[in-house]
Amino acid sequence: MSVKILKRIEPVSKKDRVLATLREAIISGQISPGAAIVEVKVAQKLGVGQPIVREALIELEHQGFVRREAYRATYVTKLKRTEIEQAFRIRSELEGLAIEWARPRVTPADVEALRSLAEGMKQGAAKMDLDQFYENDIALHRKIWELSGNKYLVDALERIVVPLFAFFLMKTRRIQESYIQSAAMHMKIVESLQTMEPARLRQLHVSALADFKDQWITTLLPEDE
Amino acid sequence: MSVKILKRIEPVSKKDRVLATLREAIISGQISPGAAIVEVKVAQKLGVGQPIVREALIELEHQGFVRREAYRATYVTKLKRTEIEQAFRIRSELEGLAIEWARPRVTPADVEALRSLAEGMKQGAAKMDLDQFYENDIALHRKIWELSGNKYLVDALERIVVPLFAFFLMKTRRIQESYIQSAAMHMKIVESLQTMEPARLRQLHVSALADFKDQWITTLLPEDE
DNA sequence: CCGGAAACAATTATCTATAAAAATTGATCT
DNA sequence: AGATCAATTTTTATAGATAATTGTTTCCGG
Repeated sequence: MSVKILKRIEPVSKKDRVLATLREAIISGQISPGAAIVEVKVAQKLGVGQPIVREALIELEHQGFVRREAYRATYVTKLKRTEIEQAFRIRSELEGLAIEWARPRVTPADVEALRSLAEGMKQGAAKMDLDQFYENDIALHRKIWELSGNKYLVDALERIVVPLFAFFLMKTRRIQESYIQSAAMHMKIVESLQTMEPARLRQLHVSALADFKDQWITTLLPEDE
Repeated sequence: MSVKILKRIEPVSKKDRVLATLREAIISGQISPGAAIVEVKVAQKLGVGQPIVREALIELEHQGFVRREAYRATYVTKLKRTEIEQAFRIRSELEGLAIEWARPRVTPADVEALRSLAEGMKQGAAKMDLDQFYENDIALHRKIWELSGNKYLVDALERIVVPLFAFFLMKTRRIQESYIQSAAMHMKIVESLQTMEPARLRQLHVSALADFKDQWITTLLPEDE
């Protein structure tokens, strides 16, 4: 299987850089949920014009990271309990679909790549390096999504799951044991990708997600308002 | 069941108007797939500044209606065969989910509203008024999505299905019989919403969609390129 | 001391103008 | 005649300034 090596070199626009910067700041928790983002201030701080920041915020809104209120401000998404439950419900359906569709398409090389990501999670858990842990975690999921071969599915998952991660990331400090467990579970799923039949694989994945969700939600217990 | 009557009156921003105008132009086929949209020209024609048009286009890109190429132009989405198939595949899963989740939540009032939309489709088919037909068609689906009670699901469907409709709308001129059939099928599903058990309802809906898809795709036969 | 209107401050929304990148054209050299 | 490079044109990208909207504070009259 030959791959295109030379891809077109796109110029990196300032907007993309601003977008990436803000996204990173939100995901890493430098800006906490509920906090207001002011266009002009950000523009000054980053040394760019207001319209660019504005455009970046519009994109972030579509990606689910912020909520923009006309003539008022832009706020980092703060998920309510019901929203989290809705997101998890649709997530587990979509992830189930993704892995079922991925199953007949995975190559040994893919499994190898996934294994190394799961390994990264394991190491992150061992060292309690949460950045490493989550980075590999999300990368592993994303890889599975892409293996489904359906770009609309990837899109939808991206929009739902990534903000979910972002929202929990900064709040969650679970005990080490649970990270190790989670890494092991991911590894198990990766290993099953070559052998298990699609429908059962889907069940396994969905139930793993359900456990995970319960653990997360009950650990944090975000109150309704 | 009391409803909030007085909602906040949001000011209609020019951007939203531009957005709506462009969206309408695309959906109604005034701008055909593959055509280029030039920011400044649109801005002049509509009597607004370029940045506004730009922002509107960014949103339209997220909604799947256009594709923006950096420093080059913005093009109205032209779906390839494989993309259409992917979109349909995920669509039928999501719509199935939506109707299953909607089933236990529908009230008689909802059914009444849905019935009148299906009736609108039927009338549109009878008069061969395609605008009326599709308007009611999409409204009916959207209503079911909303009844699912999951806003992330609604979002995903919105992004996948609406551009699909937009893409087909201008190309499709089927024979009257098929419109009448389609309207009848929708009516049947609406009637089943009160009585049929969720899982079977889902099957019915999914298989109806599958028929529909085959008919659409084979009628049009968009070649690969 | 309280209520309300008006000035004020903060912020987004929008416009015009300029810069940067890409595509096109045309001229020049071989 | 063909290819290459530069000038030109077209289009998007970005900046700075101004307008519109909202929330807040202050001041005046009761």
